[in-house]
Amino acid sequence: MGFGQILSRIENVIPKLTQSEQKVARFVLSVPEEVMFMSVQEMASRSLSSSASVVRFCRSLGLKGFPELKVALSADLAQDQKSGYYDLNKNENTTDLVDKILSNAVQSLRDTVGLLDTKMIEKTAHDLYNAPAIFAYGVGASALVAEDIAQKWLRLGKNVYALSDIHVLTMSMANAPKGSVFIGISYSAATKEVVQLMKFAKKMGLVTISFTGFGKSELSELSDYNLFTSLAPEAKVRSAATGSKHSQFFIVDVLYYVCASIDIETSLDKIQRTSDAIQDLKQFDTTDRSNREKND
Amino acid sequence: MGFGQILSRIENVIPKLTQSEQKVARFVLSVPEEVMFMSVQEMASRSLSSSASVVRFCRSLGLKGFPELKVALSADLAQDQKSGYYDLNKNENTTDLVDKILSNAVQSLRDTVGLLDTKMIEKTAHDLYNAPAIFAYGVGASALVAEDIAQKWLRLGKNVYALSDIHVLTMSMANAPKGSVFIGISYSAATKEVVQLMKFAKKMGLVTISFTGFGKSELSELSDYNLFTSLAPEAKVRSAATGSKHSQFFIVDVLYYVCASIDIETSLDKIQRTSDAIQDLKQFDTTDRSNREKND
DNA sequence: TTAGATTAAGTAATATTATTTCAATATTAT
DNA sequence: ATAATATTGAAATAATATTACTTAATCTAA
Repeated sequence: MGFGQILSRIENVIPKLTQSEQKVARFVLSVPEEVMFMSVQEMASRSLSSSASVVRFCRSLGLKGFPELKVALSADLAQDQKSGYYDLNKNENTTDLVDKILSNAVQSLRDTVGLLDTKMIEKTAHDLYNAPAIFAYGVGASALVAEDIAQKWLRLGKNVYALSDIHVLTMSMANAPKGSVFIGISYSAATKEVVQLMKFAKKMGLVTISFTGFGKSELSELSDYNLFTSLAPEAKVRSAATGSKHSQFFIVDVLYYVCASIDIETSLDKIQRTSDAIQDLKQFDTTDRSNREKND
Repeated sequence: MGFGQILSRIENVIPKLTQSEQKVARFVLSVPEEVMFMSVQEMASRSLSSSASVVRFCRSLGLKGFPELKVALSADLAQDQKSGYYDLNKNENTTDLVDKILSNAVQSLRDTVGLLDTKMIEKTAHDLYNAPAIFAYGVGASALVAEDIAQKWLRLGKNVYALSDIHVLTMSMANAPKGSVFIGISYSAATKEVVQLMKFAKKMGLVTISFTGFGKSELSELSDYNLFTSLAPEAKVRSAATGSKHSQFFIVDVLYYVCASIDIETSLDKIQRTSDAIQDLKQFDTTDRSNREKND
């Protein structure tokens, strides 16, 4: 591709341009996203220059002509999509709504990556790798995250419990072997039950991990390791924890990969066994004649 | 908000286009990076159609004209550079790993948005809004999606069931009132239990929705509405359905917002009641003296 | 089946947009 | 000051995009 960052290239060449080309340049820098849809004549009048100058400006950038400028701008703007947080309005058309939800999700993920402490991730993954048992707990949307953790580490052959019944979970932890891990999940960091269990886990000598929204909290203070997700401005409708859920799952993904990487051969082997098991299961279907005949 | 993902949008609309427009569409998909620098006439001759068909094709995509197609393509291609699908290597340092997982997640979401049929979303949301009861079912990772659906529509005051016990779920559906909805979730579209339930739901006259990876399948054919997620190249370690899970949750988010928007005042009111309920619950804590004294 | 209606698609006319030419004006060097 | 040079925009031209119109093809209903 010829044109990399056209915007910064414009900034660089400005001093070398003639006056009227500079006018064009500054105009492009001021509203690049509008320029993409303008004609030369419109550009000329709005930048107080002439169509000839617009074309000359494009040539000065090394482009073949004005249409190429549009294409170059589009590529540039698409790259550093800032994708910030957007609020959802009342009578929004569905397409815009989808774009905004996407943007919010992406931004939330990016912010979470920004907060990620890789050393902390590695240590946490290591402790999980060595844990004889893993307990994960969260309520509401966070219960889904706990369940995701269970499904993932199950595939790595771990003893992992994401029990929703707090009494049963407490009893399980009471007899947990040394080195076992408790993961408490609460985006708000304020869920009473999670804090309770975290305190109990500490008392039992378990390794403790918290998944919370960014910031100091009783929960994060209590835990040995804390993995933060970004704090998104959560609006009313959003309150079912949309952006934050993506971030929480993302952290689980990361932890899972890092943990599996510690001994990738063994991990892949164990994952394969779980896949095979599902395949095998079908073989025992008593109603599917063709299948049975093939296999016995 | 701009036009996202023009390439997958093209793939999506191809079936609905006229023959000569399809020729244009396929040509664009084959050499998008050349199209950015072509004229309408060149496009017409190279795609073995006419300039009129080229313009009509652009209109069919919702664009104003051909120049906008160039701009859209440029944006799309620039994005792909930034976040494609990456394979995870063996001795990767954690920072790179995190970047790749992020990139994969983002790409998966973007591709899913590209495949999204907004009309389908709207119709689906409407049927969910009017449903006297909603049943969601998935196994493994898809069970989490079903549970997410349950939690979200619960907040909108719906009768929604994400039972993991297939017998209990079947029995619930047997007496479901007219207009009830069944949502079958299977990324592979091949999960036997989901297909079974889908067939049963149809027999019972329920409105049926499938959440599957993109493409024709028995499951998608059976259902009244199908909402596709992008098909990511899933590697071994990834097999715990990482990228696709984000996409599935994303679609749930979109459906939820669109559904809530149908009557936003009522929806907000109901959501508020669920939040208040959780707050209220604390008040009944028998152990917390200070709290009790404040409230009774 | 067939007349009439509808849709699709390409050609040619037109409108729009981009580029070049050129004369006027400004700037610089001597 | 004046010739040489550079810059500029209006207007001409070239190019490109869009529309209008014709014809062919497909569908529909009697």
